[in-house]
Amino acid sequence: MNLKQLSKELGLSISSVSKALSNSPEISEATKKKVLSKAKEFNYQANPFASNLRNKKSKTIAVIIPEIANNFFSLAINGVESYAQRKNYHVLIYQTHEDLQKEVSVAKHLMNGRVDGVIISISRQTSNTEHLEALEHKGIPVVYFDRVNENNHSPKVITNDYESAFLGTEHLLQKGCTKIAFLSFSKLLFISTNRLKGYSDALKKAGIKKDTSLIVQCDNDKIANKKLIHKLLTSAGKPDAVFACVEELAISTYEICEEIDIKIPKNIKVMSFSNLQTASILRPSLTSITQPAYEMGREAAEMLFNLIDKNVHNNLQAEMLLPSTLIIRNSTKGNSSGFAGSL
Amino acid sequence: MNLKQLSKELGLSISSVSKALSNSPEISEATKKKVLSKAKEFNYQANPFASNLRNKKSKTIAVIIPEIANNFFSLAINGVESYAQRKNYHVLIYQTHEDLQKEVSVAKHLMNGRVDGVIISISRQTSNTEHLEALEHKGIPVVYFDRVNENNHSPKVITNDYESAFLGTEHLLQKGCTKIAFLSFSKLLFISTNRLKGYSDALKKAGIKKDTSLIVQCDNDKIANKKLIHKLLTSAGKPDAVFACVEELAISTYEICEEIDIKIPKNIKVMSFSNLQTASILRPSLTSITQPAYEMGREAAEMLFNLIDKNVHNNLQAEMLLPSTLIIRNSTKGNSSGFAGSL
DNA sequence: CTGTTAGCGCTTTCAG
DNA sequence: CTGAAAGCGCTAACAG
Repeated sequence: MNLKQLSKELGLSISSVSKALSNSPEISEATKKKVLSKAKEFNYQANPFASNLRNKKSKTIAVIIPEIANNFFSLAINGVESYAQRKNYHVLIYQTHEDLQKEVSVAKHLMNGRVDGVIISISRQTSNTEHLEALEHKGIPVVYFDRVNENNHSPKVITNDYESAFLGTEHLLQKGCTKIAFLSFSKLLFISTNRLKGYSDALKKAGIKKDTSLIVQCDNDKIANKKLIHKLLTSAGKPDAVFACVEELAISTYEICEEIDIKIPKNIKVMSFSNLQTASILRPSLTSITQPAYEMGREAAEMLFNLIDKNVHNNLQAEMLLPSTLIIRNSTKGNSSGFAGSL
Repeated sequence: MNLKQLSKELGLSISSVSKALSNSPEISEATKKKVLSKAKEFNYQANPFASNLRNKKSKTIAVIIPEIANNFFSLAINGVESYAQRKNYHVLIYQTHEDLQKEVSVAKHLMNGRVDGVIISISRQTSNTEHLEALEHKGIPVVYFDRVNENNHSPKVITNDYESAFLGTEHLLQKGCTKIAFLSFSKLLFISTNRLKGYSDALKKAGIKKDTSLIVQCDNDKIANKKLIHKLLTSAGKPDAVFACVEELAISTYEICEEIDIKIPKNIKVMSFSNLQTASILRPSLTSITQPAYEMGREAAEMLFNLIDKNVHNNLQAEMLLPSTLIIRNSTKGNSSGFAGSL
């Protein structure tokens, strides 16, 4: 069923029907009503390709992420989708699997106007973003989230690592912890240094002097990390709390505590930046600082639609800093209500 | 840059350029070469909407799932995407959030030819599938996976619950367990009854007579379930292994064992159907039977493309029964290499 | 082997 | 207020 058939059915011209359907003021209310009802009767729906071709609008946005099977990114997509749906937009998903080549090829594929805008979290391999800037030059706005390139001044949505670490540390202090260890990650990553700074400043504010033996510099070598954590927890001046910079280090801490019989949370408190919803469910005693994935996706979508709607190539540096959320669980009640797994 | 401009640039007609680009045998190799190189030079890409309008093909498929932020479904999408990419197809994602109304509305939206085919896992509320059958009648093939309607004889991909439970139980028997409890779920669900039957038959085959006190009928009430499990584990004839029908019951079992100081896996073995990759990572001693989400998605995509390519409205009942995978971990080594979380 | 032309289904200007 | 007609960019039948 297309416009031609529908107009024949109604005894009207194609153009009148088209106008009636788009609620043009040129058409009388009476005919509009007739058209609408016939359209409903025949279940008429405009062919999107014809409309898109005419309008040079695709009513579609793309989300490019490293991996969809990742709680953080899938929640983010959720946020994007909820906003897109409100705008009557469709969402195309592309995964890069952390491969720069793939990311470049996806970006190239999107140069043809298939989408009106792009939301992206770049791959680990991505150090320059020319392929994405090319999209912007073509008039296709791009909004970055979470994984952003520090050198790129496009609109982006990230969380406030510094503040989150600061507040997290204050939380531990309030709980009476005085010897708080910090498990740091790669010094090259901004997230790592920002989080460490938040921790340090909170201690400073509380008048606790820096104890470098409590700051453990970890890296990508999991085994080595575990040894470092083991050493920390068995040392003379062992901490009463551990603040892990990334989730993986918190998990390692749990495993070591189990091995050497340190009780969590009785003898030690564990706090961590953590995106994996399930970590805090299966380890109910973990206090986690979680990036608001859903909100980040939603925020990114809102930014993107602002750019699309204004149809302006916005060169302003729009940077959204969302706060992370502190998730504190009652450690006596294991709550697994967050499960959403298929049976 | 479009065909018109490109052909002007080359001093050829639009149609010749079009044919050259689609590698038509009507065009000489020499001109093809010229055209290709100019196209590359100007970074020409066909406008997908114009092509789609002409060809009545969208080169796009839709995946409709209850929730994207779910390990099982996101892995399945991964599988779909990998196959689609090979076919040069794009993937549109729609979530129903377990809402039938949403599912119906998405299905209606897809009636306009925006996609060439649909892969779906139906919502919990969905008891009839008219809205999806309507798509099939329009010539848009639909493949179901995991959550399928038993009354619908369309192509589908599901796992073999019976066989998986049978093999899982045999595994426990081989490990020397003799008193294996089974935590059953809603009697109304096929998955539940099929899994129970697999368990029973494995015991029967091993010559172990049925002990109904070891079969615990659980349901949607988490608190009540926990009480039942507690009773089971503190009873006189307590089991040496627990086979949970769904993951949630396994998690509850862990929590109770911790409370009443039963050692896992030393004093009791726990096995469960489980899709949450992280469950077996954070509970390394859990032996899980996992649905091959990725493979299911991939298989569904393959089925769908067979239907699309043949362009046949296939009424044959194509049902794919994939085996589930038994994941056995070395319980002494906590392996968390599966983490893929964003930092 | 190359070019002309019609038309996919829709929107929109312009004329009535 | 309604209709005729052009054209979005591409493909393919047909003519040369």
